[in-house]
Amino acid sequence: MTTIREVAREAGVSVGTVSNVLNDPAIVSPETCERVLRVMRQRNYRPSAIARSLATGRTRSFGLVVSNIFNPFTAGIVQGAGEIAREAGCSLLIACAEDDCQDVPQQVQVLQQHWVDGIFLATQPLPESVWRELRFGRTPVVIMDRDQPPAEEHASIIGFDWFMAGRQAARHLIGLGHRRIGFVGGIPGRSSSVQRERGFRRALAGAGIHLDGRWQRDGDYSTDSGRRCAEDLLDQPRDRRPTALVMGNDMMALGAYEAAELLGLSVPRDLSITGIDDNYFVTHMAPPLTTVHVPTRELGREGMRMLVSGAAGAQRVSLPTRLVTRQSTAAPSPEPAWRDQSTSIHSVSAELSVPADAVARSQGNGRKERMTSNRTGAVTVPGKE
Amino acid sequence: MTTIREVAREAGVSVGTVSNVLNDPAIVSPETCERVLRVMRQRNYRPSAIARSLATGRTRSFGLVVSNIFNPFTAGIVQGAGEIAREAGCSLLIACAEDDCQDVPQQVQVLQQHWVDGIFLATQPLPESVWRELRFGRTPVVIMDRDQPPAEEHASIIGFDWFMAGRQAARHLIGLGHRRIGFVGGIPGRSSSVQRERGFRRALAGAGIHLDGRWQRDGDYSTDSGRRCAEDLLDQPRDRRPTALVMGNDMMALGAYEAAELLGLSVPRDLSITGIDDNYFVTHMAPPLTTVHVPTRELGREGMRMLVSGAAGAQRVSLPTRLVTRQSTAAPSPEPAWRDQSTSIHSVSAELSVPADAVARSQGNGRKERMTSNRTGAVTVPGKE
DNA sequence: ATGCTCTATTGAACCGGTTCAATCCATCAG
DNA sequence: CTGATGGATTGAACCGGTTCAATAGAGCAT
Repeated sequence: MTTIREVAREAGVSVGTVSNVLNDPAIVSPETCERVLRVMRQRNYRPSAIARSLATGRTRSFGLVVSNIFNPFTAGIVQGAGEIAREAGCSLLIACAEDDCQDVPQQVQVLQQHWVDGIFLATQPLPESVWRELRFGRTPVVIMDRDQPPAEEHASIIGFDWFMAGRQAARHLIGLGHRRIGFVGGIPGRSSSVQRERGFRRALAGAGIHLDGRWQRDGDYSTDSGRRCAEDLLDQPRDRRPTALVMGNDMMALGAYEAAELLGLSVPRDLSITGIDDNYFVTHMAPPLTTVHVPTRELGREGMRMLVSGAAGAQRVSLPTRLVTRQSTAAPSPEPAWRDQSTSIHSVSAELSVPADAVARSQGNGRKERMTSNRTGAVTVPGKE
Repeated sequence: MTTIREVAREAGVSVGTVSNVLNDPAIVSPETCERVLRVMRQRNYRPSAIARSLATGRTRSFGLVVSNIFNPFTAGIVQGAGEIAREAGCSLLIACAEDDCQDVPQQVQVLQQHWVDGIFLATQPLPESVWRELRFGRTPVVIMDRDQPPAEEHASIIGFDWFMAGRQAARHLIGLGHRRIGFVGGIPGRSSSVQRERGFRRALAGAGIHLDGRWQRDGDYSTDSGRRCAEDLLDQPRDRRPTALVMGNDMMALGAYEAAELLGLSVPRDLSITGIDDNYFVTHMAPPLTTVHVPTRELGREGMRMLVSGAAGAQRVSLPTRLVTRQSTAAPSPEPAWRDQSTSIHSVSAELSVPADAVARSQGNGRKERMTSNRTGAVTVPGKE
């Protein structure tokens, strides 16, 4: 490998001058500069990032710790972070931690030994014991989806507005005329689950719809749990059964499809279903799933932006989500004639204890949303919410 | 950041001794060793990987270049490569190239400036122009799925046995009794596509089945292309229509499902379908897809093993694939009674020009395969093939 | 001719490790 | 007592860059 000293000797200048050609050509005379560059080209000289880092104390590289690279969620973040790193001329060290995150402290330590200029932690939520073990020292850090700001001063928090996601899904269904809406949450206690549920409840409360605890279940974000919970919710006489389900994520929505099929319900005729995440496979589900898009790539970009710009530190960023309407949701089909709601103005069935004006109000909300069509043919509600 | 000199001063020894404690504690007296270690712990000393690399000329880090991180295929490789790197105590620099791979040479150059000890190229096939631009110098390289070994001496090739994949899918269908088998290939001319098709043809030829060009189409690995090609193949009178389709990958198999539904065909009753890849979503398809498992994680592991062991160089490794039987394939349903094949010993319909003994032979093959059930409940044929 | 300014260039210290020849010291053989 | 042996330790060179005070030299005013 050609070194700076060889170039200097061959070009008949000092190493300092060669260094200047690399870092600040303007202060070098044009002839000298040209001569040095020629030698560099000729000898195929590549300055060593290692040596430069040692000298400057900065590496222009960043660490990204993830726990499950198979997750499209994670992939989006990696993609986005990589884009910004590249744009900034920085490199990205990606550390894949074990699923249980036990080795995250060690991964962080390795990254620190490489003198990364910052660390982006985008793993599953860390167990408290692991969390306590972490020492960031002076390294700037951006952490995804953590509730509490860590003690360290240099850490920023970035996450999604899961409250908004839950609310968007519920509002959409309310806008379509649904009143009996079931909810299947993710892992209980985890902040992202709690927020989704709160958003859901807020939407229902806002529409004056009474929340029936019997229509709520806790899953674990897996397809299986989604199927089980959905079956459980749907296995009731028609007039007491939810006409729509808000599932905590797309995988569980997939489970809900399976449950519907098992019970002989047609989606969306007998049952509307929404998910959260907008995974790439949802357009291939039958019917394509109405879901809440979660901008993972944007999170990767934004988080990395905070690091490369040196702005990381005690910030808190929450990214908005966006409803994507496809074919798994529709207006509820009319009840049997003797208690048909669809044509009556006295439409509130007693067992739901919904105030009469709530219907009008929520339908009004629904109509206010401007519908647009994007290039994939999906109908989306603009994300301001 | 604590440096080695501070530790040395505080422990009252020379830097050389501290270095020895780090690299070869055996040659240091136990008392000195203990004293130095105590200071290290106390001052939270972390040796700099940067400085070490500069001194030794080796970084114990490797570069992995990928082009589409969203692809589960890629994710598997990243996962596997990361595992081996970690086991070897090495770190992994992941570079995400643009989709068109135009920037791969630049990514490689950046990795080289970081003095990576080796590079793993796991991108889409590179355009010839890009390929010519690449200069690896003395860096050991492992390249995925490239036909020709590059001029560089230090390069190894690793890939999948796509021929085997195509043959396994076809043999499975033949074993079930199918004779009219359609094939939808991937991007024409690309080696992986060509091999799949060759494997498919070989299986048919081996069973004495005449290959009808009308039952073959070229897709581009996308779901859409799969749907179009399948529709095209299936839109024929029942007795001239394939009873089974070998789709070039899982995404196109998804398209074939859509085509079947459009045409009112039930899978697997009216039509058997196989894929290739074994993507994670295939178990959720309705019905779950029979497909050929492609061990991407194993490829990542094997490729990285070649690099960390220093064995990279002029090797060529091809990994075997494995059929995973699920519910999208079944024996063909009997033809209408007036030309029913299922009970007759003279079962070969003339227009297929299949020698009579071919049926018996291929069914025999099918029976010889020992079926086992793995823990996910999928039935697999052991991979020796 | 002298002094001053300004630009281009130099040369050495420095970053934080590794490596190895040299040295020190204790032990042991002759 | 001398010399040899060998284990523990030292100290300096080195890796390939950056940085900056010092310097050389050109141009200009006095």
